[in-house]
Amino acid sequence: MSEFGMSAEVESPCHYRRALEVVSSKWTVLVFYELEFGKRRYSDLKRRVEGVTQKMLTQTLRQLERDGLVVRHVYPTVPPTVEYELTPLGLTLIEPMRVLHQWTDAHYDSVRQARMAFDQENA
Amino acid sequence: MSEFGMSAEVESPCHYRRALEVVSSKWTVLVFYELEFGKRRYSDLKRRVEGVTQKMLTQTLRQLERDGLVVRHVYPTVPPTVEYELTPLGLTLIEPMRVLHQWTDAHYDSVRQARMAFDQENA
DNA sequence: CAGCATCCCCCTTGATACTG
DNA sequence: CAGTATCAAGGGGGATGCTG
Repeated sequence: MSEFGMSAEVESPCHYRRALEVVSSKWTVLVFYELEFGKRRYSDLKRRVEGVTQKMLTQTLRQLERDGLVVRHVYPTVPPTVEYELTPLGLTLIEPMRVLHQWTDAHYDSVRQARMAFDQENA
Repeated sequence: MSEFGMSAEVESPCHYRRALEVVSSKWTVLVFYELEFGKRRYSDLKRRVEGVTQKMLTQTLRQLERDGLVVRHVYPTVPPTVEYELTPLGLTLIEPMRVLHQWTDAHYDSVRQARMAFDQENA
């Protein structure tokens, strides 16, 4: 369990910092994007989120579940079926995420160019 | 330089993922919040961003500079004066950040409670 | 299918010391 | 003041193998 980074709430001075941990992982955000469109099975998520390992996917989903953003539905079939879905709380995050998403679409080229220029000068 | 995580643009399949690296660090976001209100000296930032080491602060500022979100102004005084300021591109990120910030204020208590409940059940 | 367990490496971060 | 340099430690994350 220590590998899951669910540290026992050590009080941090800054409120925002801990709040931002909610979305600070790249996998978190990418998984979240997939769940915006409805419930998804574990294997679907694994297929759709490119490059994620099952370890990181599971870890990310547990994190989201712990934060109350995602519910896990287990259906007692053989083989097992597990679906993940945004909670009402999770739904409230869609809009902020969408705004960030739009910024990305609009300005990422500028970031790329800035990076290239920076790397050029500091060669 | 390898310590600075400025890897040489290995092409990743997902576009969003790389874009999100721009804001995915907690220090990045916290430093960014400080700069929303105008230019700040290095020592000011170090004082205001609680818990950041000078190494991480420098690293974060370089990252933001490389991404074109921040400019670094050096004044040839003794002792040296260095100010950091958002660029026009950086300014466009304020609104998305603010939205995220507001979500944090509105819902972080819910997240806290969800975590406590989750940890209770999985004791 | 949907995971948990382990091993292991490397990268990030912290700590410390030094400088223009 | 505003950094850079170096070293050491820790943990995040990949790879692999196993299960209900």
